Amino acid sequence: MPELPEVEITRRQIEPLLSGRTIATLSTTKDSYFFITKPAALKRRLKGQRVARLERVGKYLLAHVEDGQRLLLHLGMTGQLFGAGVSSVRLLSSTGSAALSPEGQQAFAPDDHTHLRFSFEDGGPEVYFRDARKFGKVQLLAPGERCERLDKLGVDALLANGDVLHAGTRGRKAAIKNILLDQQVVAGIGNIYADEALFIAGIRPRAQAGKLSRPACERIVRAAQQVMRRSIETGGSSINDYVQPDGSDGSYQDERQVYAREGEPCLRCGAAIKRIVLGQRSAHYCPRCQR
DNA sequence: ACCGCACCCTGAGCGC
DNA sequence: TGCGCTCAGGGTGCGG
Repeated sequence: MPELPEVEITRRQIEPLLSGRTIATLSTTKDSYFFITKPAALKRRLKGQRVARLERVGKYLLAHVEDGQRLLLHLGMTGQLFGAGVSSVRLLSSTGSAALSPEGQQAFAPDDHTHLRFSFEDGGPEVYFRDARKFGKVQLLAPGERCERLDKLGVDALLANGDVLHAGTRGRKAAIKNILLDQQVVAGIGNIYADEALFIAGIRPRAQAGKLSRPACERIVRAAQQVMRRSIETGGSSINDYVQPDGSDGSYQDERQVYAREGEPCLRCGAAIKRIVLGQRSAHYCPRCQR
């Protein structure tokens, strides 16, 4: 599940494959709610356009085109952005195509889940956006066009501070875990890093957000930044679905302290890690270390 | 304004 | 071997 660190790793690996290259053709799957901008419009408006750079905003990727258009991508739960020619690309949820060989040596061939396929005028490696579950999104913004999705995002988690979270939680009765997952307060935190940050900060996921002190908010934000920076360094979390664009596993999952560790001993105090459901999502915490 | 919940989707893992 | 069930959860939108 791509959260801020996984999206940032994707940005770093894919930007060199996009920037400075001119799109020759774009192929897509048939229209679905995956496409905020219709496939026909995407193809027409991107043909012959040169990509300038790839930016990350929260969990979104934003490809800037030289004519001022911007292509907004969200990886959802299972989205993958990767380049052709990487022999070890390991596909997620591959539907029995020959693309996935046991050794991962065979070249990737676009399948039913490959919603975007960019080819370039230089004839070099194609770039693919694949998403089996279609929780991802693609939207093409015209030059200067406002984007409500981006406008309502809170401060990027790596740039936030305790004041942002403190202000964003005043008067809120919801659990702090739910507020951390709300992208309008702080953008980029998902289920894994919310649990990990709350563990480090020593605060229970169910704690009422509006009652948290300023120092507590500061601890939470700093903890979130600490775990996400470390995750970026180690290639992200390959727990459920995520692999890096080059096909290799990340290794942050080896450092996680509470996420998906229900019943296992807390690495700090030995108590059994608990799992509860909060806002339709699982939350994990140490009943002794987190109050 | 805020909160909780249903929903979109498909593959993995499990029990039988 | 294969079926049917549950689970995973980011984001949106709804009703209360």
